[in-house]
Amino acid sequence: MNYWLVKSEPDVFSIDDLANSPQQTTCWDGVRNYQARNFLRDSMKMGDKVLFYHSNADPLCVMGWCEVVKEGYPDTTAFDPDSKHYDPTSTPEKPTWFMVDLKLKEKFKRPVTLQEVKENPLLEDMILVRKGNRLSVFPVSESHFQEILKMSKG
DNA sequence: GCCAACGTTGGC
DNA sequence: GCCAACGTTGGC
Repeated sequence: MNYWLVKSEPDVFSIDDLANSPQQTTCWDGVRNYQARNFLRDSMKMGDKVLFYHSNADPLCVMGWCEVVKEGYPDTTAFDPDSKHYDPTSTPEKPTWFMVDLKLKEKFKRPVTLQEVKENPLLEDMILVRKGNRLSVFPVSESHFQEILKMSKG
């Protein structure tokens, strides 16, 4: 079992958009970064737990968590010329980009702010608070995941 | 709106 | 293979 964090801009896709999706499930499409792609394609497994973070938002918060309900498969938005994420170098025969399906498990009653994460010494090694971090999908340790959950209950 | 950090592109 | 230029991310 592994743990992850995904970022989403709430103006584009918020945790409420996920809550309102059929089966509260969505495909995590549009990732166009190779390191994040590798996580989606190779490492995220059924049942892995995924923190849901609002970036470019006010407030900046971890909003809840999801579970991986479908493992890496080709991101079809890359094949669609009308998609904002269209990439002609990716083909169904030889896809460049991948996605997983995520199902909402819990929307926090008390979201955990970036500020609180930064102030918690137990979380100082989280990739989220690393300077210049721009990855939109990255691994989180089990203890960090549990600590965020604990803070959301506090 | 600004800008630091980072990834990608393309000329050489 | 190097690296300058450029585009994007994302916190402030």
